[in-house]
Amino acid sequence: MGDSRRAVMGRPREFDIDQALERAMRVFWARGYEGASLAELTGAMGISKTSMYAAFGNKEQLFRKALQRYGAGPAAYATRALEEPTARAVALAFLRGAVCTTTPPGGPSGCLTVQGALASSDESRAVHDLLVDWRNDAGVRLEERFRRAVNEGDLPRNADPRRLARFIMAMGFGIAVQAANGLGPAELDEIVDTALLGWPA
Amino acid sequence: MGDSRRAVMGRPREFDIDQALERAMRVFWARGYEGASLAELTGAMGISKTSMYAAFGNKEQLFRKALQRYGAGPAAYATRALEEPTARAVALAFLRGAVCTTTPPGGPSGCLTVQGALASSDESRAVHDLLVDWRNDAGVRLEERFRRAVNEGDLPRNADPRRLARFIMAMGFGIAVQAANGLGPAELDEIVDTALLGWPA
DNA sequence: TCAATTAAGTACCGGTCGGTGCAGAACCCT
DNA sequence: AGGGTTCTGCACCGACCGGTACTTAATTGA
Repeated sequence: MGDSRRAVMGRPREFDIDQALERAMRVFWARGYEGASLAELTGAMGISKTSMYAAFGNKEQLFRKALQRYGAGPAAYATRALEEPTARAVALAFLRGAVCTTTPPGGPSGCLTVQGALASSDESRAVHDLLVDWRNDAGVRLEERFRRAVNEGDLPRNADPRRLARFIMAMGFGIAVQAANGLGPAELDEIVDTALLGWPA
Repeated sequence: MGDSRRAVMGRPREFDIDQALERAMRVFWARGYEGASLAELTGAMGISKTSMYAAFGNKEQLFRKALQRYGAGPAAYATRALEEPTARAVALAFLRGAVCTTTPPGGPSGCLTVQGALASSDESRAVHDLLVDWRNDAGVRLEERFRRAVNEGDLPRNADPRRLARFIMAMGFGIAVQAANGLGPAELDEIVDTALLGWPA
């Protein structure tokens, strides 16, 4: 990270690898893994196929890097939300974050991890499974946070952390699909408010 | 409909067109529109590409017919739920129906209208838009039913039918994604119960 | 019996898919 | 200056994509 060390031999790379990855991420976000062709990806990245293969390996590894970047950038809200003081605040921050990320002013609607490869042909099963794990991991982290909340007395003793986490995750996915359907932030925020009406005291 | 009239000339079709469409629907369901190749589709249908084109037109029209069949079959719960006597019963029937349909014992997990083409390349924008409309139409029907419920005093005067409909639709989509993630009917039913905890008296 | 009609099977179409081989260019170190 | 190393651009690869022309088979009506 930081400025690259000038101790590497050979011809220097002529493009900004971070910016290229950012653009690839947005293409995957809008098109999904299979819907994003090498031609469109490299076109958006502003480089040739050869340069892409030299820098990232192949299409699948490019997607993996893009997914990493997505998790550290647009989807970082999922991790930040866990730091909220109460379970309710965690749930609210998580869903409000989902609303923001799935309706970026200048970017693609929806969630990369949902649109990426919900259904796909057999060849990209690896990417499909990667995304299933990604989404389930997010649920597990939420579940652990809610379990802590029960221990801390922040949630009632009889609350089921796993169940609440699955519910919040489902809401997040639902928001992502509604965003892809064209709903805006204001309408999605209403959905969030409605969802939390029954949140355990 | 019913048994086909025996007054058509020419060589009779050698396959059951209904069964072929059913199998195509399942492939689209599992693979999405773009992820389902002609080879896999016709393989599952048990017919040749030529026969498929003669019977259905092309891939897009085959998908449209499959979507029609999906709406009349697996997704019929969305229409049936509207006939429940109270708004709460409508919402519950809708979501329980979603659980059943997205976790069929011998079929693909998830919802065809969600996995079909959430994100896609530019060429299949027509199918993408078709599915957006399909999903939004379902929301509108739910909204109208809830509006009626307000008028009938079944929902509080200050309840917002559109907002409730969007919330229930989001829950349905969330359930579909969670089903694709591997959750089973029991776990999804828990999500439904949790979602309805805050339902307006 | 025989033309008209429709379906099935084969072989093929141009285009695009993800991915590479290769030559030359631009840098490092000695 | 020159070798080693890395990146770039071009041309190209086999495979598969959705879709079709053409021949042959099976039926209807006359």
